[in-house]
Amino acid sequence: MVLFDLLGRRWALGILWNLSSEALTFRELQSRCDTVSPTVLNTRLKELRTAGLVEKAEGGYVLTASGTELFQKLKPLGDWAADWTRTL
Amino acid sequence: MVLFDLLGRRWALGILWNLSSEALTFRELQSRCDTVSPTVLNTRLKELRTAGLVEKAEGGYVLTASGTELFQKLKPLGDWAADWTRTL
DNA sequence: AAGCATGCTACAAATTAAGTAGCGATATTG
DNA sequence: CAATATCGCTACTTAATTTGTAGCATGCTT
Repeated sequence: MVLFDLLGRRWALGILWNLSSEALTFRELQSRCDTVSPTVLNTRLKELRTAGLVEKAEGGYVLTASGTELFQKLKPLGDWAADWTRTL
Repeated sequence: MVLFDLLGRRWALGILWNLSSEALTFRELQSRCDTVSPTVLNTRLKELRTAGLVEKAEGGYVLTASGTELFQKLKPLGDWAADWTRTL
């Protein structure tokens, strides 16, 4: 599963999640992903961009159409996770 | 997001995926996750077990109720991924 | 007892990520 | 125009994670 390989890397899911609601600059992303190093952030952005999930726009990085689609599939997971965290 | 931290580790998603359809022994899991080392496989299994997503049963490892729930949320993602891989 | 499969540990080598500093480019202010 | 600031990003060292491979201990089966 190619997608799992891509998403199963540190910060990949977090980056998508953070970009889902608004465009963010490199440095904004950096501060949201609390401890991500610029090296890794840039690597992930490159990967996500060549995967066609993220792109650069006015005002920062944003999800592409595909990226937004993916996020829609990911969203229920986030909701479920909230409950699940509580019962842990 | 705690869940993303857990799933954003190598093989975590793959393990859940493989266990979704059937119980698998340690060594079966190992051969399905093509290049996973036993060290990491065991570490992930421990993590997923303490997270209450996977458990041991007759005939191998299986998803718990929570694990199955999670997989249900993950499934549309897999379907979407198949299309997406094609358009890449 | 001998053979075999299983779950798993040990440990060195390789890969990946963190942490920190700072450059080059562009915009902003005085 | 010079000084300052912000931004995207690279460089480089150190730390953490993963791989690759060997093999032990346990429990079956013959």
